[in-house]
Amino acid sequence: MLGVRARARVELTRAIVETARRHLAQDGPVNLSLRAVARELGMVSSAVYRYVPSRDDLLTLLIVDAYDALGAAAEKAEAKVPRADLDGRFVAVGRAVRTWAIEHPHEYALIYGSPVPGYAAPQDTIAPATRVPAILVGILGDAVAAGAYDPAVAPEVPPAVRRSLAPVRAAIPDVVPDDLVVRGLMAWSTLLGLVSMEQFGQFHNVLAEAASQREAFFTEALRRTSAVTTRTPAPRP
Amino acid sequence: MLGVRARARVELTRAIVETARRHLAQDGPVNLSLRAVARELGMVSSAVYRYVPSRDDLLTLLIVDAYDALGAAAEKAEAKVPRADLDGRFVAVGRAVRTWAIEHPHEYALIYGSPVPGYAAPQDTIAPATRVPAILVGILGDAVAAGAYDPAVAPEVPPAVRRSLAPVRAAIPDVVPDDLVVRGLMAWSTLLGLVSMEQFGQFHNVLAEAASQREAFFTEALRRTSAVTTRTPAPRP
DNA sequence: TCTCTTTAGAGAGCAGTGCTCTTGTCATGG
DNA sequence: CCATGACAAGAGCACTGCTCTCTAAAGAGA
Repeated sequence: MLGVRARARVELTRAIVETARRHLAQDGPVNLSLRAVARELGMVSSAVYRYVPSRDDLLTLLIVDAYDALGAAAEKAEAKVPRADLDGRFVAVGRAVRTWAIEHPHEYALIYGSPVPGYAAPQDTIAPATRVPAILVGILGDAVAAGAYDPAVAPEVPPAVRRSLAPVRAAIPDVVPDDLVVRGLMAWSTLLGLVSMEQFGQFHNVLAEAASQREAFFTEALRRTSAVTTRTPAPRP
Repeated sequence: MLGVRARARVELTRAIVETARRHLAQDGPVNLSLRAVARELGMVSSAVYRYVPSRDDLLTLLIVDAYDALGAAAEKAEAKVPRADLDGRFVAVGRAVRTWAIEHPHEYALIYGSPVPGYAAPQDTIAPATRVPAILVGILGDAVAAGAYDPAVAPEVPPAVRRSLAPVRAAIPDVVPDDLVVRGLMAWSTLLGLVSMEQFGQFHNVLAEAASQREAFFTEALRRTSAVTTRTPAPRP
């Protein structure tokens, strides 16, 4: 049984994070001020430290929230596509990521931009960070299961590259061969690269600014990426 | 003829930027303090404002410097590869970008990470920013010239996508078809995506941390990217 | 029910930031 | 030679993260 004090505590912590999220969305991670959050909540800055150890910890909470929100958006979009449509599922995930990034630019910058806190990503963030990649791993597995990707003709990956994949292999079913893991990582990099470049202004004077054209380009790029990822004809040099 | 005062002015401006660059390299863009720079130069903070309008303008100068340094590194690396070796040239550029990013993490974050100033990229930065992409455009052109990519069998790009390419088309020779432009943009996105993910810690618990293995994976990814970019057999869904 | 400990909040304060304004000093151009 | 302009310095404003001390209230044990 939680006493009045304990209930007030979780409630206030929630309110602090909630207010901080709004400030983050408006002013960006750099301008997130603990004092401003306290001010809006009608308390003095030192009182906030009873609930949040430091500004960086507050940012960490927001990072976790952002990863979760993005993961949820991607999962929801992917669930709407028939499981047999591998390309459709990948494109749906990619578009969901991009749409979420456009709607939450500062949150996106917080998780996929340059790390603003003391460089070390806390342990709490790695689990929610895997949510979107997990969807992609699912697609890879289904590509093998459905026969779109035939592991029998999968090219061998150079030993040094194989060794580099060791950590991620632990999270991917063995039926997915190393070659497909490499392709998946490349697809994920392309996806984040495209979104980040657009989000961080790297496409100015490169792509037309109109939303419809941006979307057309992005969708085309996603389709092509999916085509060279889940299909067997191997892109080997 | 420049008087004593004018000479001292350019000299001091250079010293300020130089000191700021060192601070940036050590502490990152967020922690770049105009006061600290002034302190190291033995002057008071208000004096610096005679030479630099604001902290953001100082950062802009550093952005231009960073783009130039990266561009120079990439150009140097690409120049060492025989021009007929298209894949080799692309891989060389990619590796140069990655190496430079590893050696100058904060500078890399400054130009390709989340924009830290008031979001608007000043006009001065767009020219130096095109240096590396210009190399890639050269490779695309040579792929057509050498016949590795045959424009005759190039697939048509959907009209909406074609329209989205309008701005960048102005900087790319007409012999490079739209399809190849899309491929080039995707390759550039993949390259920056890979480097940014590694740089911003997105590959923790994904790829092995050892430098040699990271490099093996990266080179493999670059080779594959080049293979699906400059060769004609089209990756069409 | 009455202490006694824990906890929440307030306020002051420290060290730091970007930036502005005033004040005195010197080099430069007429 | 002298007035004008650039320049450096200092004080000051408003802000930041964070720490400390102090008071008041809530929780737990006798």
